[in-house]
Amino acid sequence: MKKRAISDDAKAEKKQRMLDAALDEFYEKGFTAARMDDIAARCGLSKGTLYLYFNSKETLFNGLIETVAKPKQGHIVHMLQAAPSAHLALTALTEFVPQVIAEGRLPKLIKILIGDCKAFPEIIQGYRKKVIEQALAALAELFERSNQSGETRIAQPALFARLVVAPVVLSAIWQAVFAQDGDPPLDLKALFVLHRQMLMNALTMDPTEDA
Amino acid sequence: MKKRAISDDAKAEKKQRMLDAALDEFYEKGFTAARMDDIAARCGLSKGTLYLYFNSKETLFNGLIETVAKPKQGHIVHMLQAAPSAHLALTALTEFVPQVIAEGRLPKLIKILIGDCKAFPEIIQGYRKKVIEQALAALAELFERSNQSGETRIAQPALFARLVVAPVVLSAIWQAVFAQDGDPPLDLKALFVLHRQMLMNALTMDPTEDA
Amino acid sequence: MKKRAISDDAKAEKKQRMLDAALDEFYEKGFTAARMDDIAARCGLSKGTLYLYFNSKETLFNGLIETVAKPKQGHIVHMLQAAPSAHLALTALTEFVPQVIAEGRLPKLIKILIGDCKAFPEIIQGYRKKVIEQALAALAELFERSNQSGETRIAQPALFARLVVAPVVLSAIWQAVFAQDGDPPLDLKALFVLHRQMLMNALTMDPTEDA
Amino acid sequence: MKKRAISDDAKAEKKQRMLDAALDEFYEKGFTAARMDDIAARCGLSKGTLYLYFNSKETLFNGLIETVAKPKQGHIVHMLQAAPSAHLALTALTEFVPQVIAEGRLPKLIKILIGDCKAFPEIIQGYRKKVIEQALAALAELFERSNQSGETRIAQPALFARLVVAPVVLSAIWQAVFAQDGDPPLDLKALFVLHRQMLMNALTMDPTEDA
DNA sequence: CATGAATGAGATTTCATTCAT
DNA sequence: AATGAATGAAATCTCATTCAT
Repeated sequence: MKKRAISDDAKAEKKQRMLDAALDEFYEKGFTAARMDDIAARCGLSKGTLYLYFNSKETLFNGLIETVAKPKQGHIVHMLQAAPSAHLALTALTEFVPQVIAEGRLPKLIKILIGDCKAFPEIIQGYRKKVIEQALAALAELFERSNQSGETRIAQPALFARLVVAPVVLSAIWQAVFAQDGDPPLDLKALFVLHRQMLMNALTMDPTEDA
Repeated sequence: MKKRAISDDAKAEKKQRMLDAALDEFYEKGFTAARMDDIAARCGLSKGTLYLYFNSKETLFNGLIETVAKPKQGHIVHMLQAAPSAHLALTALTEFVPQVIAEGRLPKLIKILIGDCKAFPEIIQGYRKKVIEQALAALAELFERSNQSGETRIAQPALFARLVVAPVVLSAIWQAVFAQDGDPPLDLKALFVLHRQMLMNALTMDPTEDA
Repeated sequence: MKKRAISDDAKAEKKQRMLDAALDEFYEKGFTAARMDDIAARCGLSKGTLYLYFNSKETLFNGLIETVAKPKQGHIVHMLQAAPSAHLALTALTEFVPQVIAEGRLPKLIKILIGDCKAFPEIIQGYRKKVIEQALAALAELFERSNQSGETRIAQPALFARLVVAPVVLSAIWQAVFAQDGDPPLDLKALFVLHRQMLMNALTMDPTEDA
Repeated sequence: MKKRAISDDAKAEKKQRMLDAALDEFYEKGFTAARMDDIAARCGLSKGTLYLYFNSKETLFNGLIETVAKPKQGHIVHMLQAAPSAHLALTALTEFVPQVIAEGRLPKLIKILIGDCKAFPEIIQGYRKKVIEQALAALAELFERSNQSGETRIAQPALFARLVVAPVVLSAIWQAVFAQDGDPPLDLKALFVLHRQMLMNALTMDPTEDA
């Protein structure tokens, strides 16, 4: 009954090109300032075609969240939950993060989310609830487990989790906001090796020696 | 000199009200999506008056950078350069930062800068050069000095400086982007006390025990 | 002659389905607001197929006039010209009209024509010339004949003809515009019986008793 | 406190010009096909100004209903309710109507309402409820009163009321839809004099003499 | 000085029409 | 023959900026 003018594969590939173009335009201009014309032009399609695949600018934005952020999230949470020890979890994390940051799409999305967070409170709060807090909670639980097993002595697992994450945010922002084409790139691998050393060192730190 | 219809003080006060309104509108909507009408309405003045004091939306944006960001910068750099030891510098820094974050205006400005960094590359790169890199450089020099004096053994002062700064960025973003009215606020003081402990612990960390 | 892939009958049936769908869409949305997609969807065909049978939206519109309005016109004019007396003609007319109105397609077309008359002045003026004025002229001639035969005493046959027609327009508009699903329908038969009585009564009315 | 850039009078006058222009554009093109640019151009103002006074195309449309239709309605209903007899009421009505039709704005509005009735079901049904049905009800009540006083013998007052109204609709439509610049105009006065005669004649018509 | 009415360029979105499949 | 993907012109609506009052 239904004849297909083009294959499903071709459609999916076209959709991906649109998402890629949207990511770059939103990243460069912000959600509001980005123009649908430019997104269409960037992927070599007409504006009408863009609207054939995404009903609105906002739908396109949501599509980005789905395809860029969601996949990473699952991986990280699983990594933390499956880890046999805090040491191994932090090792895995500090090895994985630089790759994700260097790949480039997540820093761009984070930059977009920060810039337009107030324009889409539902999206940003959903992201916070489903991605950020879940990851922070998974980290905190990991440290509570390792505290109980005697592996670590972490006084405030929730705050500690945030310090673990801080350089992730920092480097994403750096990559997306401050890095310039001409500059020597930030040595992400070395940064996270150093971060790991500090974290390892702190895992069994005596909490009484307050400053 | 002609007689003034209104005093310079009244003018300055009016200008400040406009800047405050602009900070909030830019923060809530982003530079592009913020409307001059709304900024005018927020400070109880007419749009015409706004243009009497600032020639354009962009001029207003520049005004924000000048009044919000610049003052902090000087203070921090001076604090680091004048510190007699790395330990004392970090103590001072981790005490000062939570105050600045909690005050609220800097996180808002940072959020705006991130969102619209690509729209104003000159501004953002100027900010990077004059504020960020100068602060990072001051930190790195501090650690080189303390290494030489034997106080510390920091293998990579430049990377270490970034890890010092990471929670500042994290908490600013958290404050500006994720914090919600209903939520219990992030305990900034405790976070930076913990951060300080980790940093102190790391100052004399043995760099050979790599992961 | 080439062999046909589908029969002429199947083609005609398909064309009719398109016209029916178009009548309803034009009626519900007006010519401009009606979408070709919706017309296609309403008759279960694709947009491409629609264009295979009608070259443009306007062609489709013309097709409606031809198939809906023209057939009625011939019947009415013939009815009036063949009538042996004014009384019998009015009887026939007031019996025929309620059926046509109740059938529904003509009121819909009239509503469309009124709504878009200025967009298609040629069509509407053609319709006026060929349908309306011809019918009004046939009526007026009928009354002139009956005046001469002594059957009636109608002072102004042309104006009288318009008053004969007025309830036709009124009920068509009512049907097409004001009638709602929930309402008790307008009793067309009774309305036209009453109309007939008034007309009969007026056929021999003494014209001198002016107000 | 509030300085006015222009006077309230000037504003009202400008608003009226916009409404006049809108009436003509909607009348000529229909609601959907009419362009806001053209309406603005027709009253010598910019599109932006139009939106300063009316928030949307639909608001403008509503403004027309308010200013064109509402005033007439009150007058007619009052005329019918205050009439001492059916004869006098019909005389007053058939004298008033030709003026209103000839003035031109109401026929235009009626044409618009018919054309776009399906696009604005709430408006058209509100109009029906508040204008049409109220007028028809006032007429029917008038005839019931005159039946009781012995002045008239009208078998079906509700249907009779519709026949009273029919030529109003007919002539409005004729004026708005079929009348052309070159044509001799329809003699409204004579038409309604004839209509009045027929109505008067029918007021005491013997209902038994059915056709 | 201060105001807010006016402007018009530019944004998102729609849809008649075409044409490769 | 039939389909529906693709196009781009055109519509509504917004808003930074200007300027008469």
